[in-house]
Amino acid sequence: MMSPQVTLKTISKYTGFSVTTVSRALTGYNDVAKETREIILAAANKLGYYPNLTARQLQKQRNDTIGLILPTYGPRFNDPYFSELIAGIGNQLSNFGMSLLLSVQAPGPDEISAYRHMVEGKRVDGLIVVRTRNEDERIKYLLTTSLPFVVFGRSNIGTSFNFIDEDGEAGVYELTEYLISLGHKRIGFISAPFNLMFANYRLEGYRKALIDHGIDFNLQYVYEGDLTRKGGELGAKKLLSLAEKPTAILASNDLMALSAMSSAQEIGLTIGKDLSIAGFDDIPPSDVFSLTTLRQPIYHIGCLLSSMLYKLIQNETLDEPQVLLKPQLIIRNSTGERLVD
Amino acid sequence: MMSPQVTLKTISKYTGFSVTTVSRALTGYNDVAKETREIILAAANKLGYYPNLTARQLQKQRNDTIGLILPTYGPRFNDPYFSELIAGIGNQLSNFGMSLLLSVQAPGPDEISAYRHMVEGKRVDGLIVVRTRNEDERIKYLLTTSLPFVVFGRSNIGTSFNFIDEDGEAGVYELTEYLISLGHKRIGFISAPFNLMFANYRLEGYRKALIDHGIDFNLQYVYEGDLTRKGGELGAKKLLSLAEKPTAILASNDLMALSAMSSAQEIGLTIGKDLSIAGFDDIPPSDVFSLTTLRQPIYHIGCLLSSMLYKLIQNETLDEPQVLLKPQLIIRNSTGERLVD
DNA sequence: GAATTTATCCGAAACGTTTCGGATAAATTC
DNA sequence: GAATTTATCCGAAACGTTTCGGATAAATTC
Repeated sequence: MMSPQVTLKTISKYTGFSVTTVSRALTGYNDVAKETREIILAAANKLGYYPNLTARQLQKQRNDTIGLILPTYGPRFNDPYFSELIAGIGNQLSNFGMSLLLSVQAPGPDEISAYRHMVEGKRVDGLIVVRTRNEDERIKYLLTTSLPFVVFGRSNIGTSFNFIDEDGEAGVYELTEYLISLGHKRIGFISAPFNLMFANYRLEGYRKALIDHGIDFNLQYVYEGDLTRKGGELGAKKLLSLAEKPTAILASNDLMALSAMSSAQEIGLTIGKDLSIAGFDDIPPSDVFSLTTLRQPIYHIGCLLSSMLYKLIQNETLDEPQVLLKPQLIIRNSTGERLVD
Repeated sequence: MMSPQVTLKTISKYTGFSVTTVSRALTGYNDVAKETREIILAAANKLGYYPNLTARQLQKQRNDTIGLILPTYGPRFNDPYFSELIAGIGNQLSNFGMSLLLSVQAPGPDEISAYRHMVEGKRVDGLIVVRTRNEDERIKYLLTTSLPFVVFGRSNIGTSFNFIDEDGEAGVYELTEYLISLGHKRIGFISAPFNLMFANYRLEGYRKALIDHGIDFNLQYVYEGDLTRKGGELGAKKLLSLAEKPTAILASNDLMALSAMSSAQEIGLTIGKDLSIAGFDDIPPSDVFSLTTLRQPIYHIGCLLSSMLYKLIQNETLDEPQVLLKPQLIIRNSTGERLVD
């Protein structure tokens, strides 16, 4: 089936030089005569030689590969940005001549096995962890190994590690403050599931902004959504059925915000007038529907993650081992001055 | 840095049995005494042995890995479904104990190099090609190798190959016919870039449905969009500025449809009444905005691609080497009977 | 009880690289 | 012209597995 493999040995036999010399000629050592090198290069070219990467990896004890395990459930999971994150990671990686080994494994008992497989099977030189959770066991595990890794997101595990995260708290604080400046006092919040770290930071930004401006933080105005359309819809319905209805609603991601927007419209509210709505992510359709939101530079974060990890693998020290990026507030028409009540 | 590697040799020294016996005990050969096996297993356990996958790969000439190269440009590329596709591919793959090596490489001169790297560097047992183009050179290249591969999408290269594709033509045909049945006669079409294969199939479904129902196919009503918000907006503007305005607009993807929807609303049109709009993909926000569309089972397609490729790698023959899946028409409120004109 | 079978084990080679530590012959030095 | 340096090359070992083809001793057969 496979065309017969052309190896160093093939070239060695073909040219009469030893495998050592062929190897050294091909990898550019300077103890090979110019003429010899040319002969060998010509032969390699003619025979169609391409180094066997697996053999090289075994010998060099280096894979030039990093791992990423997507913590994802079945179809229709809510990660509008995994593609973009992967694009950032992958593009940057190829600048370093490295590749990405990707697995998909839903959180659960098999998840750590997937990590062990990559780490202890020595398949990767480093790992990227995404979507951090409370007491994140993946990070705890990796800390017990000596493998370099970087994390997208923070976790409350008591030990420090290298990470990049968006500053969800600062972002939502700014957004909430902006809504308050528009006159809003009753602001609803549709949160992400509380076991996800980012959910807490975003909620905290909201809470702090309220308090700092003398507004009570009232759990009645907080709904724990599931990041999907359904969550936004249920959240909006619940919040809008309160006796004292909110005049603005923040959602922890754009999909829920868009869905809340649509629900509110259905009961006759005009968005940006009767009710202000804002989200988080800036997914492409948000632009279309003029949703005020916070933009995370996901692609850029992917690039940064790769660069950090690459430095760690090269045994360089990071000058910034923990990076917090402030999301950018994008003001559009879904938010406006409080008019009602 | 790295904790000292525990290899078969370590266990061999520790237990006094040869490396051969240790290997055979660990991989379950039946020519090892039960007692011996137990001693070896206990030692492996105690020492924390995990087989070095790279070494195994080299020896077995098998990587248990397949490759996928994402043909993607910088940030904000328009592939709402790459995450979902990858989730499908990856989940299915892990059922087979295989992993996914992923690269990101924009179409262009370096793209084939990325393929050569995986193929000729013997890093993968098979490949998946996505987002097919006219005269797709990636497929042409892979056909010159003996490596198994499957393609998501078709291409006009004159040689047959294994693929799965959604039947865009049949889907759009059905959708167009549906619009015609609602009384629409002037139907605009916002297409994807013509160099992408799927663009042509979708356009063709539209064209055929018109012709079959005695409606002229008029290029004036076709706009070549870029799959982004901008494309939908420009398409809608152009089509709605025609002397004889369309009463319905089809877009080649949901993002352009949603954007067209928003543009039309801005100039005072009521969607589903004054103007019907439909898309293709069924991305999550489409549900929110009640967009009529065609749903592709992307996750399922990912699973199928993995299964097909796995069979090929096992040297089994495919009973269905070329699969065409009909997308499902999802009728929502963005389409309705022709009222105007 | 000799011949055969069976259970258990292992040495050596192989997968395709890289690299250490020379070896050899030519060139240079004094 | 002997001693030293330099240019060029290579054998062997190693990375950590798997597997071929036995070897040995015990068990079984007749």
